Amino acid sequence: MEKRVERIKKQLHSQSYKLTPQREATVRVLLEHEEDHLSAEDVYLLVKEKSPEIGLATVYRTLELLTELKVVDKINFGDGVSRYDLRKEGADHFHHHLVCIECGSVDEIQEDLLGDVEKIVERDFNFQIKDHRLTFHGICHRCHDNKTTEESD
Amino acid sequence: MEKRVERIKKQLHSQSYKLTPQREATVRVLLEHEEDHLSAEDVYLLVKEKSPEIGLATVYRTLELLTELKVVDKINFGDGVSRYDLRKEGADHFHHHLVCIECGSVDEIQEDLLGDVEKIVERDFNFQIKDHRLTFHGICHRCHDNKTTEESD
DNA sequence: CTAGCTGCAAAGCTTTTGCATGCCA
DNA sequence: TGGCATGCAAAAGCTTTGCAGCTAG
Repeated sequence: MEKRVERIKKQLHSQSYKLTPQREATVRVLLEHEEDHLSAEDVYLLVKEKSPEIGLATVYRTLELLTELKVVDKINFGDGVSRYDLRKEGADHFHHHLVCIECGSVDEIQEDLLGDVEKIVERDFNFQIKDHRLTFHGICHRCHDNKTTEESD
Repeated sequence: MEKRVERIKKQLHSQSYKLTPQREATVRVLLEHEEDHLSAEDVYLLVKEKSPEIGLATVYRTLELLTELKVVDKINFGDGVSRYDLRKEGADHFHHHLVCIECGSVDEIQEDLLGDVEKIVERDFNFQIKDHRLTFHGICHRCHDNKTTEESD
């Protein structure tokens, strides 16, 4: 954890940005909630727990900065808000998501899966891929299990 | 074209919705701009050209209705607006997009590409896929060609 | 020291909603 | 005719911005 904060600090400095207490608090919240897909408001409330004086605008500005630095990815699942997802270190591709249309849960897939598809796209469409977004909408294993249980009652 | 309007009309009626002049005008705009990825505001302005009395709220309500009926898909490319994309008839999957980070153009890929990936996801993650969203961000063939030309000058 | 950062509040956007009126099936 | 649909304007989010004061390096 400390290591990752340190690394992000260096990344900021290398672009002559400062690691202010507010930015550090925000980064820590993101690290502590790596599995979640927090909205700016979510992050704000969590940061506020430990640093009550922080402003929402600062959180937005920090998240924008971290997106620029590719520390986080800004994603959008179709509800009205942007969510921020920490990039896994060393991951050369953005991970994929499984959004459950029953319970709203969001699971992550770290596996690449798109290698072959990207080759086809680059070749057939002469498109130089820099990033991708892949989201599946459907029924998650938990909701599926619940349904099966109910039926067999 | 008329055939498709007719078919959408039937689809509305089958769910006891009416095809009002405003809804028809909106559908026609969508059909005439099938290749584009119009925002609600875009649709509104285009409908207004032929039916100046229409209100923005009606366009929003119509687009929401058409999304429900799966006549269009609501998509989001990360700029602040939702865009609406007509579903190809007979397409059993939602097509993919190539977003150019240089010029902002959006091209479509009709090919399936995800068949194998979906099988893996359904099996390995026990996730029942209902829909997907796949977008690649990168340099389109037009911008790539321009760069190459400039370099060789 | 000082350029960059922050907090607050106000403004800006897109999208939704309330309500009186209108009109399609 | 009756109830759904519309237009307008106001409201409701989420996000950005202006500005005066503050602070990390």
